[in-house]
Amino acid sequence: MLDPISRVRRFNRAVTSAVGALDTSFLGRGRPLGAARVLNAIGHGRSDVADIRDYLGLDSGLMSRLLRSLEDEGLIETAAREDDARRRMVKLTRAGRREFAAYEALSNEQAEGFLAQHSQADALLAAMDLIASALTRERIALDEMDPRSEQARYCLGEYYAELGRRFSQGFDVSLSRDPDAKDMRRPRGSFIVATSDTLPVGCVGLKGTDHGYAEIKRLWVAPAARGLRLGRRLMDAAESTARELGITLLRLDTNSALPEAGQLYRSTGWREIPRFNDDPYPDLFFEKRL
Amino acid sequence: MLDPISRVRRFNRAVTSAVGALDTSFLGRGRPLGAARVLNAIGHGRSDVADIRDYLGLDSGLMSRLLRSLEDEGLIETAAREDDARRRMVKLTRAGRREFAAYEALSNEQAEGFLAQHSQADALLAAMDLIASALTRERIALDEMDPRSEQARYCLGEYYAELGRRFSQGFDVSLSRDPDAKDMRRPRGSFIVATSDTLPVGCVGLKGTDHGYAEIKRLWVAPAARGLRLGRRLMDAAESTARELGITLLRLDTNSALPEAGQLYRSTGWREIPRFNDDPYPDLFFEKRL
DNA sequence: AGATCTATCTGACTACAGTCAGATATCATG
DNA sequence: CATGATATCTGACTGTAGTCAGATAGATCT
Repeated sequence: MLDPISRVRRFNRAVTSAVGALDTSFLGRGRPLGAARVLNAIGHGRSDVADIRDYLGLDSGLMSRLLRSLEDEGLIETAAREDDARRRMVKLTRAGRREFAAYEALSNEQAEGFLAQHSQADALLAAMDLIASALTRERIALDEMDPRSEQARYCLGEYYAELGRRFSQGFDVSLSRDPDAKDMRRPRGSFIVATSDTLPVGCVGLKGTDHGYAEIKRLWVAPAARGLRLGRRLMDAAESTARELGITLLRLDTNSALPEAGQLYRSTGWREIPRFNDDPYPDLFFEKRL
Repeated sequence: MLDPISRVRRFNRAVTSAVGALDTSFLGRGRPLGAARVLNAIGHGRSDVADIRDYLGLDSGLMSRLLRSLEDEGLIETAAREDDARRRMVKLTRAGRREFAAYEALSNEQAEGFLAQHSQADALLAAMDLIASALTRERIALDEMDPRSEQARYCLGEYYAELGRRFSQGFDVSLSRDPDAKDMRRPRGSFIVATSDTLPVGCVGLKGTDHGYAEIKRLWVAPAARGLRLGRRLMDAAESTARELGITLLRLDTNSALPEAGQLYRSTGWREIPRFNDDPYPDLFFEKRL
């Protein structure tokens, strides 16, 4: 009853019955689950029929029939795509948006009810984030983004907060060399965010300089996504972007209070070099030739 | 994307697709899911037809057909119960045990595979325990047990380990007044274990003395089950057992390094009293008249 | 003993999910 | 412009889950 496998299986049992309850609640609106799922996929912004079919794993015949039934209910409208008349685009009608909103309300209510039952919601949410990230690990997407975008700023905020917790003397962004956003945008550099189903779970910056090298900055992995080798994926992505941009030498600084970072660098071909800047926080410096 | 409700919903999405995959894996053995579930329920020790029906939430007609199909396959045998010939008992045949073992192997493999993907399995398992406990909170059962039973000893071990972590000077059981097992057995006292679907998640001891009062000892709630008000439930159970045993005065000792315990006692009618023993660890003493 | 209750079983039925083959319209290519 | 590829749709079909109304046999109560 206490070995790891039993614990995973206990979790599976608990979650199976909870998910069943969640599914059946969607049946309260007099529509088969399949149709409800399609409606929700459309409401969440999917408009390409093939994309929805793929996302929900449906047969084309079944998909067609589900669309027809939603159309008959007056909830969706379909139209051939302009660039390819074989493909169809779907969108919600006014009634469809109302119906979608009702499903959203139902989901929100359920989530809220679950949280309300629990007096330590923070711990529960952290656990849920962790598990959701683990389950969707192969679906964590890395995307280049503007370092000023909402997702990027969220990641940076979490990163600074974590440094504040981990450095014994705290962390004050204004004392560190906060890189200029344009140094982390093409063509000088790049900023990459890892997203797991809407939640940003990591980032890394590639910052161009005028000294013959570029710097890796702001490597962060959310606590919920640790153990998934996401740091390595982010570094790989940053390095290949650097190669694309014709960069041949990379440098970075870090702090010995972040041992997992140092270990990552050492195990991926970086070698330690002497201090190359006067930032007060770092005490370890690395370099990698591409 | 970052508010609590979205996080719960993200978890739901992640888990829904994972559970789907888990279910379909059970279809690999050429048997509908319903029949597989019944077979597994029997394999896990359920033998009363009505009990299985209730557990799986099945209609009596459907249940009967599923049993028939398993019987036709030669996997189970049914017999009327001796004390009530309307009720039926089910058990696995030799072939049924083989088939059940195959399902078990499948489940174990899947759980193992999931863990193996993850490099920080401890954190993942802790998160799974937490969520499983939260989802099954209304199914946490409190049972009186012998303090020498496997479950009780597991709880006590965890309890001592936690004291070791929380007390700055550590914790050595041999220095504390380890209560005699027979003082926590009826009629002198009692020992209650909380179990959430096979996993012990809390305990409390009621220890009889010869000084006109009984003591509450070893109140412990597993980290995974905190926030579910289980401490309160355990204390309530211990107090009502005390009343049954004719005990009119309860005492307990605790330590200010466990603030949540002190808070629980204060909010449930206990009042602080002067030290009443010479145990080196406690520094807070309470009493409650029933 | 008769009336009533209970657990299981059987037959008849429905809804839903899903599969497959082929029809149709459109696109891409030589 | 013929050919093959592609996206969707339609019709015909299957298997599973699930419901409901009795039927049956055994328990329980008066």
